[in-house]
Amino acid sequence: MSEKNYQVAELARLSNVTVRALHHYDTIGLLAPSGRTQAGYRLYDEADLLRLQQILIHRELGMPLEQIKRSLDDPGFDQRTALVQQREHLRERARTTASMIRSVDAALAALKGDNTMDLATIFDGFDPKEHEEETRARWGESDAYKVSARRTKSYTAEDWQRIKDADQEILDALAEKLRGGAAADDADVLALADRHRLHIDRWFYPCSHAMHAGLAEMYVSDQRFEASFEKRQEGLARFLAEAVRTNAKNN
Amino acid sequence: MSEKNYQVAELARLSNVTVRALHHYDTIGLLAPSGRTQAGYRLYDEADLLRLQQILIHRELGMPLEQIKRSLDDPGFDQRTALVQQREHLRERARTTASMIRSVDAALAALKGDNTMDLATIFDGFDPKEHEEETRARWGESDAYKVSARRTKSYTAEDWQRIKDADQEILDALAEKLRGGAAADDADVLALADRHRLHIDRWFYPCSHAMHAGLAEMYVSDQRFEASFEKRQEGLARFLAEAVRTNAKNN
DNA sequence: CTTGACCCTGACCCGACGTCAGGCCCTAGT
DNA sequence: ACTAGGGCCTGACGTCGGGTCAGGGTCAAG
Repeated sequence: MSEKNYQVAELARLSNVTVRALHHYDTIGLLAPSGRTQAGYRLYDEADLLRLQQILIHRELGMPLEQIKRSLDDPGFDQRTALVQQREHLRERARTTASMIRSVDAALAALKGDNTMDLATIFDGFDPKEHEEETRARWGESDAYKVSARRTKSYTAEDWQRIKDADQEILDALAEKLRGGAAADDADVLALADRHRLHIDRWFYPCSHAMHAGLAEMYVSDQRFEASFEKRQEGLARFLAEAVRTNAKNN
Repeated sequence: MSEKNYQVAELARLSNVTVRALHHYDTIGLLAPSGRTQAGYRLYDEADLLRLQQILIHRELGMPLEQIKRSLDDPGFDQRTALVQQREHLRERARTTASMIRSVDAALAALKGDNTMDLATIFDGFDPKEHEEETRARWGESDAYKVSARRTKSYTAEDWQRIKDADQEILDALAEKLRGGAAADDADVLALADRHRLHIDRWFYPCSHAMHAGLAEMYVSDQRFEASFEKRQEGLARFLAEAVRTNAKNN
């Protein structure tokens, strides 16, 4: 444990973040230095370094700081899955960069005279929603992020806690059922699935049965979601998805 | 000439930019629609589409809108070189993305137990200044951008015009000398070189002889600069650079 | 002649910092 | 012991790139 401590300016140099930014991250509670000197100087240790790296990766990909904070502070947050996830986003970025290069090449070709190019295609590299399905899951748990930003931003920390607790409760009950050998179309299970839907509907955004079914799809197809469910109970993702589908059909 | 016209929302859909953003670009003079209906509805034509693409490429790379505007509005602006330049920036981005992926991989490795990793290296992917030399020339003409942002941002449009005119005048005089067969160490030429330095010093940032020499290096080594000089007069970039070097040595 | 989908211009609001201003801390040199 | 120079602190206000109403025209379809 070489508990090296860093002052702001040092960390700033290491990470290529300004001192002001570090101050900012401190005041919004995103990265609080693990210590202070008597004089009040901020002291960062190596755990802080790692957290900052996480922050920077997320930030680089355009995630709002609030959101980054929630991700990192989530007790259910798993650094490894997060990193794997981020690597995926970076690969996505590599793809869009490549696609933008092609788009620029196309523009160059157009200039060179073969003006046979379809003007509508010149924006091809720029659509962040190009891979609709992928993007829907982009921010993991916060699919709510855009859809319900307005509603959620007024939530306090305690609100979030309560919401998360309620969610846990539902999932725990489902896991219980699963362990007990219940079928996904068992009445109780279906009821739980609908409670899940209503929970989302209440706290995040209007959630129809159809939308719920869509979400369920994502739970099994998106690695991050799946991992988060599986950690709780093996097979839970598929179980919930199945129950949700059935519930949706019955309504 | 299929002069198709687009309304805001149409263009917004095509380009994946919000209507509000287009309004914004209009009000700051970055992208003014080429026409309006009697009712005042904005009408964009295909030239506007192309300009918007340029804007988006630059924006994607983080260039401030003011700067984008100046680039695109510069009469000396050459779309082709700009595109080539941007392609280079995109490639750079591809490289840093790749480097970030490696950085994430390193973090993953660190988590896996082989904690032999040097913590200072975890920020490796994140340094935008990694390739110092490359970056110095990054924004082309606006090497002044960062160094003198404070000073230049108070300039009005007319200021810019006068500054640019003065610059043109100096370069024209140099081109004249070059055509007349003057040597780069001709007294008149050296005087012009020094006027060039003083011009920068006055309007942009403190420019010592040494720094001027550094700039001159860039004029011949950076394609964008070189092209801009060469367009005015063949051999001008090298001529100016030579004169600047000599002038610097004599001081 | 109304309804719904579009468009306009203010005007205010926001996130993520940059940029002072005023003041404390802490070595090093005199 | 004192002062100079660097680093640090906390407000407080400014900026950039838009988002988000509010209040009000426009225009084709029915």
